[in-house]
This record gives sequence, structure tokens and C-alpha cells, in this order.
Amino acid sequence: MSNLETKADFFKALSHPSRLLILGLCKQKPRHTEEIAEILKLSKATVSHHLSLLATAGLLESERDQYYQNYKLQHELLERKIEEIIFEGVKGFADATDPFRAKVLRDFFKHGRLSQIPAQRKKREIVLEKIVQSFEYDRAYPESEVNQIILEFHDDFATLRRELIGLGWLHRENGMYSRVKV
Amino acid sequence: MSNLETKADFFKALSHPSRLLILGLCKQKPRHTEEIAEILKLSKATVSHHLSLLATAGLLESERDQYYQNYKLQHELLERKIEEIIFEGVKGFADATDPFRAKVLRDFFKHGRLSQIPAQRKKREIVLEKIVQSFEYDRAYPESEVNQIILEFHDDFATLRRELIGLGWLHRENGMYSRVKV
DNA sequence: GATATGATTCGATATTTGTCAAATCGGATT
DNA sequence: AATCCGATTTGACAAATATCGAATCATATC
Repeated sequence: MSNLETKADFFKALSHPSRLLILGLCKQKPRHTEEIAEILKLSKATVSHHLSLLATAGLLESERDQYYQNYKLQHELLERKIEEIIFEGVKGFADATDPFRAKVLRDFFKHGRLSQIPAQRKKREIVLEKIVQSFEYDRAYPESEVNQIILEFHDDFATLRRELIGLGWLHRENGMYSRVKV
Repeated sequence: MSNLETKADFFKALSHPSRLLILGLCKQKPRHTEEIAEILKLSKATVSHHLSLLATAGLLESERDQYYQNYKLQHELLERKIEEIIFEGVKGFADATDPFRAKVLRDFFKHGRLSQIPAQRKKREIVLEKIVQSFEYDRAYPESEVNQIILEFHDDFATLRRELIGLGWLHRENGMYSRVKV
């Protein structure tokens, strides 16, 4: 449940009356496709489609029993608060409209490039935050690509890369780097 | 958040990436339409549409400030667990596949009509549950219509109607009846 | 291994949803 | 009261989704 698309799809799975009914039925006991189709007066194909969406969202799991595929409610996600899901992994970064932040960015970035690395920790974090935003989540980067991306901002990519790791915004594992959700 | 459609619409409001982003933006601070449109690179019209869905779902509230309409995050619903919302007001009625229940229904219903009113409370509840399912939620019925519906099952509509009220499954107000969610 | 049976996938269609430009609205400013 | 300005609504179109029948699949059963 990391990126926005996945979260939206999770809620999309819950966004149809039939699918909510299906969850209710599977809450009572595991159900198979035809049984649900019968109760809801829908075709098997349609129910199979709904079940697939619910299973992909992690709300149901299925298990075969003889001829039947039984779908069982999964509780983990249902027990979570809506906001936990929506804002999970959303960066706790500063408001983009913070005036101090805006001034620091204006002072240190010239034509998109970092004119110098701020000495003050607070200011350095602001420019580092800006830089880390060039990295996507859910993707691994080789060191060469990390360097290349940072080079777009400043020549001393080694220092900046080390700082990003130090702040925990980039993670290194087996020689590959990935952006961390904070 | 009573009926299925409303619940589905609530989750539908959360089922688009742009709308999740909008919630994130409005979490930081109240935002107005153009501001969001600018950040998300969408037209004002589109953002207005998204905002309308989120507000209808109860996730945002808006307030005018000078020229601007500021949208503010509403926390109540976000703090609730998913299952609370999905299963809120879902009838605690017996599993339709319960064998005892099935037997009672078989014994007392002949060709869709109640052959006699069960004397035992437990059995009576089962047949009354069956009858109340002929009523829709979120609709008011005049007494004449209530009687007519119950008449389809048994001649003694007065007794059955009184029992349904007694169980709290039908509610009477100003001479009109409505089905209660239990 | 042939067959029966429930599940899934495919293909087609109807409905719903997302998007934007243009027109309209409604409160603020002058 | 005339004008300004952001928000909303309207109308049109594109994209995504729901639905079903038919074809295909997977696996129990014989």
C-alpha cells in the first residue's frame, strides 16, 4: 500500500455496492462464486470480476475446496483506520508554502542548480528535501544513476548522497539505492 | 452513512489518486480551488468536481474567505476503521444458510405464504425477519401499504405488524412506517 | 484419460467517470 | 450599480468500469 495508485485502487475495490455486499456475505462465512451470484442475482462472470478486485485489494483470499473456490474475508486491512491508509508513507515534509523554506530555496537554488551547500543543518535539510524529490518511490537506483541525478543539482554528489542516506531519505542495500517514505 | 449506495459513494470519493492528493494538501492547511489546480496541473473545473465529491462524502468542508473558497479536511470519518463504515448498520440477522433457520422457514412457509405464526419466540423471529426483508430501507410506508405487504404472507397483518415494531425492525412515526437498520 | 463442474477469461456493449473549455454564478471591490 | 474574480455548472468527449454470454481453463471424479 505504498503509492497513490495502489491506495486509490484499494478504495476503488470498496466503491461498488455489490462488492460491499460480497464482503458482508463473506464475513458470515466463506462463499464460492456461484453461491454469491445466486444471492445477488448477477452472472458468474460479473461476480468473478468483483471477487478478483476484492482479492487483489487484499480484502478476500480464496482457497479451493473440491469443485469450489471459497472466498474468505481478510480482516487486517479492514481493521485499519482510513487515514492510516490514505496518509501511510506520505512525506512529513514541510509545507511547500512555508516562507522560510521558500526563501532558502530561492537563496540556494539558481536556475535549478544548487549554488552552494548550506552550512546550517536546517537549511541543508530543506535543499536536500528538494533534491530527494527527484527520486521516485518503489524503485531501486544503481549508484551511478543516483550520482547522475544529484549532479544535476551540484558537483559534490558524494557529500549530498551521504547526507541523504544520513537523514534516512535514501536507503542503500546491496549496492542499490531507493527512496524511503518518511 | 446508512445505505449501501452511500457507503459505496464514500469509498468512491477516495478511489482516485488526485483526490487522495487533494486530501493530503488539505491536511497541511486549508486550500482553495485554484491553488490545488495549480499544484496538480489540472483545470479549475476538474478540481472543483473532485472537491465536490470529497465534500459530499464528508471528507472536506469549505468556507469562503474573500474571493476564495477554502476546503478544510474533516477528520471524523478518517479516524474510523474501514470495517466500521462497511458494516455499520448491517443487519445482525442470522446467516441465511443456518440449518435451523432453513428448517423453520421450510416448515412455516408454504408457497411463499406463512401457514401459521410460530408460537416459539425464536422461530417467530426467523419468520418475522423473512417478512421484514420485503421492506426497503430509507423509505416511509403508509400503514395501508405495510398491511398490504404483510398480507402477502399472512392474514393476521395486525399481529405481525405489532411484532415487527416490538422487535424494533419497523419504526412508526407520524403514522408512517420505515424499516430500521439493525 | 475422458468427462463433469465450477471458475475464469474474452469480447462486446452500456453505463459511469474524468477531463476541459466556455458559460454562468455569487460574493467582493470600486 | 457596475465590475471584478474565483468557483461552479454545463456540455462535450475520452477513458474506465460493469455486465453478460460464450469460450476456455483447471481440477475432481469416474
